[in-house]
Amino acid sequence: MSDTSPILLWFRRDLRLGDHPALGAACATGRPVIPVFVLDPQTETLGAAARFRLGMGLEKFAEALGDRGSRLSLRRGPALEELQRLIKQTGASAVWWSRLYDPASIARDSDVKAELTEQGIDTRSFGGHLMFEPWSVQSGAGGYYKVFTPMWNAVRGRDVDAPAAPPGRIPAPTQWPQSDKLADWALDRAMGRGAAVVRKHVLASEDAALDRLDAFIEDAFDTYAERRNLPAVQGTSDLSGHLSLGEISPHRCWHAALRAEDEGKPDTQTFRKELVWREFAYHLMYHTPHILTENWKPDWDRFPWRTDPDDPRVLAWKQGRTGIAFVDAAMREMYVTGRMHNRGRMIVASYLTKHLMCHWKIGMDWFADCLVDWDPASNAMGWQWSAGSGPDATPYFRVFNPVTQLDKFDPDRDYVRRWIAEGHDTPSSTAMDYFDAVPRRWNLDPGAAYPDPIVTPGEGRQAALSAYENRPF
DNA sequence: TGAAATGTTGGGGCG
DNA sequence: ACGCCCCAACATTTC
Repeated sequence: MSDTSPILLWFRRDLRLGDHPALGAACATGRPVIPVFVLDPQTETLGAAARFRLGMGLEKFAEALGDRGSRLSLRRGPALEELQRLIKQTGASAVWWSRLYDPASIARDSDVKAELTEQGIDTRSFGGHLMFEPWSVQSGAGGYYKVFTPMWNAVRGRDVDAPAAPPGRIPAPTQWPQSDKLADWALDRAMGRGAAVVRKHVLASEDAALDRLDAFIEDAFDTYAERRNLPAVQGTSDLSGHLSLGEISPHRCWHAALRAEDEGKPDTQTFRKELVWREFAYHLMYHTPHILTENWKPDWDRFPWRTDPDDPRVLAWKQGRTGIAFVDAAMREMYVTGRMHNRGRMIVASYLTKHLMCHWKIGMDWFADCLVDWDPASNAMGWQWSAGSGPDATPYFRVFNPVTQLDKFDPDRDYVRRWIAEGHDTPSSTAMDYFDAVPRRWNLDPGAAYPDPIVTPGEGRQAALSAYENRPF
């Protein structure tokens, strides 16, 4: 007699129905599928914005499941305990999930797998978050890749699984397990008053992700290579938040790009390259997890970065009041929209770690708290890339001049006007929103004068270069 | 997926 | 006609 017991589909950062290998396989068995999300102690450590964004994603995902006669069961507590409880309550004999690659998730999932297997439960992990499993990409020497370009060359021609359609139906159990109410989790609480501002700029859901991809391919794909660098322009894909929570698969993005490349100019691989940067970040996090917490190059442990999180320079940077327009505009964009243009991320990271000589971890942690598209691997890699301590990093002496960069990438100052109110008679509404998004205790006043630079590009450059010159290694 | 200083080249103005 | 200077436009080097 065939097995008719339910399968628990444990969702984590894969909030989609389409192109979901684990869900597809579960539905194909014909057995009842019970979708579950567990707010476990590890998930509780998410930064405020990521937590808020997770709440939006879960709400939409639960609706999408509901539309298909299924239901998302929400549980809070240690993952293993909650899964065991669900097994007992539902008679499930299997727990399936999509793999994650950060060390904490790997440790948790290994433990869950060992314990449940011990109890005779069928546990299976599936791919889906990445196009190229970290262990499947090996350099010529048999090791992992430490430089982007060789990795790109190794994977660019690979076959990527074509995206699969969502399952026709998700078999329901005869009885649904108890579920927490999402609202009771108050996942937006840590965001404080910023949540109301950011919410207006975030579209969660798989449907929104698919629409965004279509619009990007239609409107911006041809010009991506140049316009992706212009912060005032909709030149990027804006898919990061969806990719971060798995509302869309990288596979689908890859194939959409391949199709567009076939139709267009020959030199249009830039977007797929960016997808591979994401894979590269995961590749590094998997093979060298210390990238999340320590200088990837240990020499840099002795570099004299400031580490005091209460340093007034750090506060000015966080508040978007450094007096450097590009830096401040980018930081304010982050508080209002929950995201920051990639060019801005490079500029503010360079300014914090070089001009202000502050440790990249301060910036990384702050981004983790403020970005709705936060991704553990990309965030760590990006900061170490900027700081110079990471693999394939920009050389430390490559100091961005935030004024020159502004001339180059925001020549008409559209970006600055969009995000900075001080000094303008009629500031833009987006610039004013910043004052409603940030903490009241910052006590900011849109009528105040725009600050003079706390560190000018010239001074900062000199400080950074002489520190590098005298580096203790 | 820099910037700034320094070096090189070549065209044009001009005595 | 020629050499000289100036300087813009690149190219190379250095941090």
